[in-house]
Amino acid sequence: MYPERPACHSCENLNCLIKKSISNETLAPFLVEKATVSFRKGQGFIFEGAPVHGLYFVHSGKVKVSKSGIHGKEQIVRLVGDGEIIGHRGFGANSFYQINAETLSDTILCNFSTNTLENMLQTVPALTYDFMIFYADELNRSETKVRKFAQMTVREKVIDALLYINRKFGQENGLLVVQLSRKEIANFAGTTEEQVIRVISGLKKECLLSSKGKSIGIVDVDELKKEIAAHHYFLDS
Amino acid sequence: MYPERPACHSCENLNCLIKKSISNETLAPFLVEKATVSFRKGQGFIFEGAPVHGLYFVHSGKVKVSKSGIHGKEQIVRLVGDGEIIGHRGFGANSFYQINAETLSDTILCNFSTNTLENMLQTVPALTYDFMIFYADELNRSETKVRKFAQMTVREKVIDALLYINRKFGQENGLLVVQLSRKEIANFAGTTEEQVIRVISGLKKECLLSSKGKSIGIVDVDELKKEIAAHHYFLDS
DNA sequence: TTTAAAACCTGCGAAAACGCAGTTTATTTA
DNA sequence: TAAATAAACTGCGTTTTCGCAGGTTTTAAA
Repeated sequence: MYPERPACHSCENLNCLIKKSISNETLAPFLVEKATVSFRKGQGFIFEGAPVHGLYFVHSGKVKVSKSGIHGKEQIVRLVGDGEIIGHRGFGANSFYQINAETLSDTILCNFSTNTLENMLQTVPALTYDFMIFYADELNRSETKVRKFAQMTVREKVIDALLYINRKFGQENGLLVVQLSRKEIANFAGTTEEQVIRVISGLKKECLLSSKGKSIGIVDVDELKKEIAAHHYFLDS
Repeated sequence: MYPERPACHSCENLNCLIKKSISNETLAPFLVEKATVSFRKGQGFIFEGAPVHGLYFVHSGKVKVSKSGIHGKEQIVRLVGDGEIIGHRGFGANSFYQINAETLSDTILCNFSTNTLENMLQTVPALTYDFMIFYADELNRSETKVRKFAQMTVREKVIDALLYINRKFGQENGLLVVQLSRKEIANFAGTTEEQVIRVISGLKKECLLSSKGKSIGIVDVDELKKEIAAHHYFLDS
């Protein structure tokens, strides 16, 4: 049973940028402006092109963020877990979201309106600094991903995607916690469903992956990493 | 003849984040800490994996920013012109650059050390806010680029690259101002030199491009844009 | 102006990736 | 439990992209 509006001071998401600045008392007045919403698995709550209504933090749950491309084909941009941010540019001059967001599990979200957020950022410089660092890091990751897309083979991209899912949400009982469909993995890795299926089948035969039903398990993370080691210079992403 | 250290208050780069905050007097003490360096065309000055020595602004000139990938193949990440920033994360906890930077023309750079920069950001919240917006925008662009790489054909990626170069530095006498080699265009578009050559040859036959020597001219920008229009939803990048 | 080097171009076979169509397996619903 | 639906899988022909090899043109240097 979750409270209607989880209070920040009792929140366990230590990586949350708000939580990090919680000791700063100038932040307090804004926290009461926070809205909390909860969604069941599979619900969309941010839509590309829709007017912004602020920025979301994941209180608890899992979310996929995507951009819609040609022929409606989605490109999954990243996966988001507890404490993380969704909806860059839910502030500033931008009026419309540039991404879609959809829950991968039952999820509780904290929402700050554009207005509240801007007031917070203008009042609490330390928070703004943390946001800046966050975006700068994300930018690094994204640029690394651009390079990967340009230079990796399909097999490598699929392995990279699986390792990312594992880094993000981990495994339980030897199986990845989130069940992305082969199609979704393809939309993240930048290839097609069939190719993902072929690569995964191959990896299972090589005993690098296991599976139970549609769920996938990574048997040997290090061994998989070796395959794409040449592409990792200074950063996991 | 450029002065040894171009003064910010007389600088014409109105898009420069420092310049934007110049009226803020708390900024003044830091400006004298600025270092100025100039490089001839073709010189590298930031190297992936090297220790950070702050952040650069382009006072005047043109720079390409890249990441080195597998087999030393470079992935050009973006082109940078007057007033723009080079070297994200020349602040914060990061100790090593994650990119390479090389001049495409004779270039004068303004440099703030990590230390100075952090002091500036901590002292001038408005500046930090501008930085944050800048990174958030760049992140949007980069994520759009990820999608393009995943979904565009080679022809489309080359066209997109040419339009980008045009947006960034424009044309003179009907020819693009910066002369990137076919190889460099390939390293930006995410394909090979030969493919770029084939696409450009084709576009010349279709009278969408012109050329004089190795220089390329875009005859009809709108016509080229039409070819990739399906991929542009809400943003040029 | 001649020479050398670099950049550009082209043809062609090879490899990789794609995508349809049909099958099997898993999951959900009645 | 059975039926229906969705997801996963596989084979195979097609398309796209790649990359070598050998040429030409352009640019830079002697």
